[in-house]
Amino acid sequence: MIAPSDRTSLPREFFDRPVLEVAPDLLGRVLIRTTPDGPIALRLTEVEAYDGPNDPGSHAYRGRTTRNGVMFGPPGHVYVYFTYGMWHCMNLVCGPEGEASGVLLRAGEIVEGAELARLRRVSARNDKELAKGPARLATALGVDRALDGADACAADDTEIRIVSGTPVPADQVRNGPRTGVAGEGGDGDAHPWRYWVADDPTVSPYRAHVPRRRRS
DNA sequence: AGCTGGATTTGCT
DNA sequence: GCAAATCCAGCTC
Repeated sequence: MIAPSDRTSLPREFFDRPVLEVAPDLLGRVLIRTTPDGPIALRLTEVEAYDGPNDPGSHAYRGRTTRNGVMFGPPGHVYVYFTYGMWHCMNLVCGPEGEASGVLLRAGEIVEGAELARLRRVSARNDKELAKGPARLATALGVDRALDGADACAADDTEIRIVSGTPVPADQVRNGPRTGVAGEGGDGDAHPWRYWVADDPTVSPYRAHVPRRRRS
């Protein structure tokens, strides 16, 4: 359960900061997804920063498109994209309006409504896997393009909202290179894009990017 | 525990 | 056309 005092919404100013400041500060925060069947709450344990138009790994790198328009809007809103013909992934827009930075929500612990999450994540072998990975997280919460652009800083429980939770102390935050992103190639990565909670069992395993082989 | 191929839409070259 | 901010089943070690 989430303590009532930890249920206050994060203010929009929280997201109106440099993305590398916001990303580690998101760990331990709680996303509340309201569905027709009831609420699902998720405590964030792993996130990944995308630094606007200067970042070759970002969807915003080549400018605005139909897909990524929300990234160029105000902070605190949700950017949802569809990929690999099958999956949705979810970001929170950061920085001032127009900068197009965002934080990809990579993994978390379901702290409320696990029974609802299990209905959508039938292949999960245990509850730690319900939201272990960005597409699994979106699936567990029932998030798709319909939520693209939703305001996560709303005062009351709307379709999706992020609340204070219990921030993770700095000495329990770990960081490292991105996983699964083209151009991030294994070593020489100067920026600590990815942040996670030390020793948390819901954090997704590191995978280096693997270029796909051509079809026959 | 670790690797491989397949699923399948969207955006960019 | 091809690669993608991925996941899963099925296989081998």
